[in-house]
Amino acid sequence: MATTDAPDAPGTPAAAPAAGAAAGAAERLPLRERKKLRTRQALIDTALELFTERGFDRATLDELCDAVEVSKRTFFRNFASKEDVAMAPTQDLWAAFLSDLETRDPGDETVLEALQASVFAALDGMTDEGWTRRVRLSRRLAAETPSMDAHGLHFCDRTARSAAGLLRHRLRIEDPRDDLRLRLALDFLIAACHYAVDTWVSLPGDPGRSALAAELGSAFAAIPEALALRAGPAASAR
Amino acid sequence: MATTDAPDAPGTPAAAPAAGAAAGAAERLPLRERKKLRTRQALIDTALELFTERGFDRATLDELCDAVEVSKRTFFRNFASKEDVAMAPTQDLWAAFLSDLETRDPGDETVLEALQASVFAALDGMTDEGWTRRVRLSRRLAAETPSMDAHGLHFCDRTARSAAGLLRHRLRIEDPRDDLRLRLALDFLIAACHYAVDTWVSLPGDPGRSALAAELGSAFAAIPEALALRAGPAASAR
DNA sequence: GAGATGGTGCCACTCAGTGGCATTAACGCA
DNA sequence: TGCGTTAATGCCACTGAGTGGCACCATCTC
Repeated sequence: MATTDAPDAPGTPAAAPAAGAAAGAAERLPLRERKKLRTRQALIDTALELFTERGFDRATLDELCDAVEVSKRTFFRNFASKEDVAMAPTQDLWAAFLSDLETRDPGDETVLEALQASVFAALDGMTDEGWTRRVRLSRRLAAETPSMDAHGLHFCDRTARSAAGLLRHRLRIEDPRDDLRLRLALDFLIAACHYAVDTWVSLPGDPGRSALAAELGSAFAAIPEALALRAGPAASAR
Repeated sequence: MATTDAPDAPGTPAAAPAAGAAAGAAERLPLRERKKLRTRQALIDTALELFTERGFDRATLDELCDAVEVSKRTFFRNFASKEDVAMAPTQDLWAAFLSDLETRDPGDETVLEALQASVFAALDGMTDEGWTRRVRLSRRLAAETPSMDAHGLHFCDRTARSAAGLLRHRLRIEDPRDDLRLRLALDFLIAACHYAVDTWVSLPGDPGRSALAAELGSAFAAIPEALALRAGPAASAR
């Protein structure tokens, strides 16, 4: 699964080796693979730059391919769509989330708590140099580009489905009502992540992963509070 | 706002007069408007039929326009995209939801409860003859067509944002933490609706609105339960 | 070295979506 | 009833995303 990557799945190539300089492991790959990863990373970086500068829809794939000196055909061997290339940084995080979830022991926590722990673990794994910068660019683009937003939402939904399928087996969930609860929990998690990232993206300066972790913490804490929110005169009363 | 519809907003024409034969009110419109509504409805019906029969991506807009005897240019004056036409039935429901939300008095309920009441009210308003059939076709298509699913998710997200903006003013929410809770509550609601509709769509036979209301009831009830879901040996324990 | 493998470039093609302009049908008013 | 206004439509040409096919060339294997 590491040497032979799926020939027809550009969405996320094999076990998405995060961004460019995961120096340790990546350098050991055969030359062919390294080259491929290099063009992939060049496409991501150049795309983020180009789209940010000129706007997602004003920039064409031909320009991007010209800049990276790659044919359009090659672009589509690496990414499923124009939106996909700009989404890559976020997708790395969710891939890590899923792989953490596979091995996590739920102990006697709530499922929701276990999910939150997996998100933090995934975030801890995003050690790549420019990752935060890339995610911030990517999310900013998504915020102003409907089609990117739509594709991002869809990706999150697919991820949630994968996670639900995974947990359904690991936790031996058979009662369909528990399955519904599980899927809702997943959706709650993703909603909270969404707002945490949104807030983090609009923070001034260049906040790092720890700032994102803090935002995630507040958002997770707000989940039970959201159920109790009232419309009374003192809105913040619980 | 009823006579002069926005010239450049094909997404949802004015106050989306639901589907075809809302006989009472629609017949009173000037001829021009009626014709426009008729072609709009013909496009929706034919699109659902065509897409269901041949698959969303195997069917082209040219075929659809040929069948309805309308130019492609006219199609895009009525709908924003190929996905949009197939989403129209669902959008009617959410438009009704928003308009109910505008006038609802939150009393001393929880915000989440008020939102659920608005969903039921909106559903009650979907009195149009073939509405359930159209929604079922539409959702089935979305389930098997990534781009439709993505657009649907995006539409729900935009609706949730509108609703949040609306309630933020009506409930005088100023504390950003309450705003976060509000937005989470909206997302919880939408997640629950999503699963309710999914279940309802895969019900055998031709279940009506009351069956959908029942599914919504169970899904809403599962929201607090989802927070407490545990991974213990007896998974259904709370 | 030679032969298999797989990534790449190039080319032609389909189809979604847009802009512009002439045409036609409905409306309002005399 | 006739006429000017308004707005929806049809037609046409065009951009740009995404695909299929095939030849080419670099890398890996022996």
